Amino acid sequence: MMVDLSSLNENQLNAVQWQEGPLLVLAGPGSGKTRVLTYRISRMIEESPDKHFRILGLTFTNKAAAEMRERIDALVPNAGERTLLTTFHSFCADLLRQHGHHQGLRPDFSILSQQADRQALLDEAIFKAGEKNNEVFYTGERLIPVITRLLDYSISIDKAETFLQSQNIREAPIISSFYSLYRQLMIEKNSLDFGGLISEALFLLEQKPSIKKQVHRIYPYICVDEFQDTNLSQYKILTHLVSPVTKNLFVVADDDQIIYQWNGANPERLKELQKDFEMKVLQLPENYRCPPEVIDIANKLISHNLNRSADKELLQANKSISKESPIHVHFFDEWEEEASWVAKDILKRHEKSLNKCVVLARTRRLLESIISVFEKNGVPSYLAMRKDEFVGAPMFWLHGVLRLANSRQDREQLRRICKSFYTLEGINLDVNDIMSQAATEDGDYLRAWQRAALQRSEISSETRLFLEQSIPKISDRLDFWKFLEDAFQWIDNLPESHPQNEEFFSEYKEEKETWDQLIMEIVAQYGRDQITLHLLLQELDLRSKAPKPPKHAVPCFTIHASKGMEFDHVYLVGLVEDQLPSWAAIKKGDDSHEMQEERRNCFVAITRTQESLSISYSSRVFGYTKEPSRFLKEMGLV
DNA sequence: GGACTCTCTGTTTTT
DNA sequence: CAGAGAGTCC
Repeated sequence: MMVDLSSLNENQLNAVQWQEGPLLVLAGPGSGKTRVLTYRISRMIEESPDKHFRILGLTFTNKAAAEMRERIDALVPNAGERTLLTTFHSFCADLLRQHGHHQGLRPDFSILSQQADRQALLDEAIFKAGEKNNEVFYTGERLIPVITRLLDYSISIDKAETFLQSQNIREAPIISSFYSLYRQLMIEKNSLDFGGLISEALFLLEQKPSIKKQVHRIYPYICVDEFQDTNLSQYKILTHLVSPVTKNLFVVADDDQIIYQWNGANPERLKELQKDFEMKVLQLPENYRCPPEVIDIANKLISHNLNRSADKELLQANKSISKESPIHVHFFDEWEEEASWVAKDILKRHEKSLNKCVVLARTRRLLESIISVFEKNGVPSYLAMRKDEFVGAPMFWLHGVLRLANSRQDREQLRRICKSFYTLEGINLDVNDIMSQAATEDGDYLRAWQRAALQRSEISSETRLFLEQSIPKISDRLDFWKFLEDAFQWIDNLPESHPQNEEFFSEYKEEKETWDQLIMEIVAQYGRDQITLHLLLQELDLRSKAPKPPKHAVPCFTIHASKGMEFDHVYLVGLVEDQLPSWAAIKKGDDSHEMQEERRNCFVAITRTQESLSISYSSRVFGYTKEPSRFLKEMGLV
């Protein structure tokens, strides 16, 4: 046997050897949960070389899915043929591309990954809903959160009104009509937002039992990572995917790390899961990440949360106690002093390994302030930023062309390629002209755009050649790999004399690197030959385009963004009332769900620590007097 | 136009 | 809680 189980502790081993039936693994921070998951999957595949069943592993983030794939591939080469390790959203998108025609979706549907696109669609729905509401002015921008919530709870259209009323939302009837139109428009326009992917897939599984049975046959074993983060829609999907006969569901979760309640996660869901599937529970309390002193304060802190799983075991430290205390607590008069102390301490103690440190705070605002103080002190640092689109002209143009090739009448993509082509080539093409040109011919905006560009005499000979030879590769034959190759060559040879040269170039270089990385991941997941244009676009839309972090710089993360990560040296800043816990949680009351979630936030923050933990707070923050956080007392630190 | 009070809204983010 | 924006008064 190639998978070596000898390094596992008893609880891990029991989980890895679990074969049939439902199991919940309650795994604390740093307990090796990913290891358990990957070892079990590897073991099952290795033990059944003559079988053909596949194992489905679902995660929330691409990062987690990629990590599982990598680790399993290292244990069992060719495991890819017997596993599907992917995100909920990607899985649902695949399902809908295969079977979405039942709901009027074509397989080339696009994904509304941008807030602005969703808002525009909702605005359209509001407009369509008509003239009758003249008293209140509704906008997509304001209403998108409610629509998102309806989708996250997969509320059917006929139940939306009752649901909204139960949530004390005014104008429930009108908003539910917007919701209905919004969902209709998504189908009509052949494009789905993230919530739409899940809820339409759910609808499909509910309506077509044959599809459900097919999934049961192909994937008799299902695993879920970080189950505590599931929202209701995702949970409902899961209940359909798991065969009711075998109930082979293997779930890893930690109810002490639920920090996305405001996003649809819910501690009750874990209890519901245990009941629905009559699950056995196995705990992994051993922690291999943190110093024992940190484990001690983490246990003290979390014991103040009363609604936890009954008989959840305390975390057990496995590292040895060091001579010097790994925990430092610092108090300041002013937030600015706190920030500059952190900067100086990092320089003093860890100058050589800035990327082994992390600054954690409850809000971005504190982190932004930290970053500016770090700058003054000459400490390189960066804020984790989300990025869901390429913004530089070359990648913006390229992505736009691919999307337009996938959906030939997409006005927005045409607008984008016109705009970015102007930046690239200095040639201004009019969107409306092209659209009316297209209308007189085959209605294909991409071809019409190419013709319009070629008619311009100012166009450089290199660009002319590229457009003549390469656009047909994608517009006629859909050979997008060849087209991409040509396109990158064209971009790389754009004249050196380009106006915004330096910045333009470094941005392009960074985005190209991200692009290459994403393509590599997508190819690793699906195999180059299996990738169609709409699959490629789907996966691009479902992935972040954030560049990889600088090496010699201190990462500054919100606690939320740090979940699942670990760092040698953790600096948790701003531990004051109104920050952690947040003012909103305090308003809800000492024993509210919100306050318990704030406590879990603090728990997650301190359990990122591998070596040292520094906690700091000030009596004045942004000019306002603040009390020390109640969590300091609960951890026994003051 | 400036000082004042009021009301409303907002934090955390992956896909 | 705290910041923004609207409205009021002089």
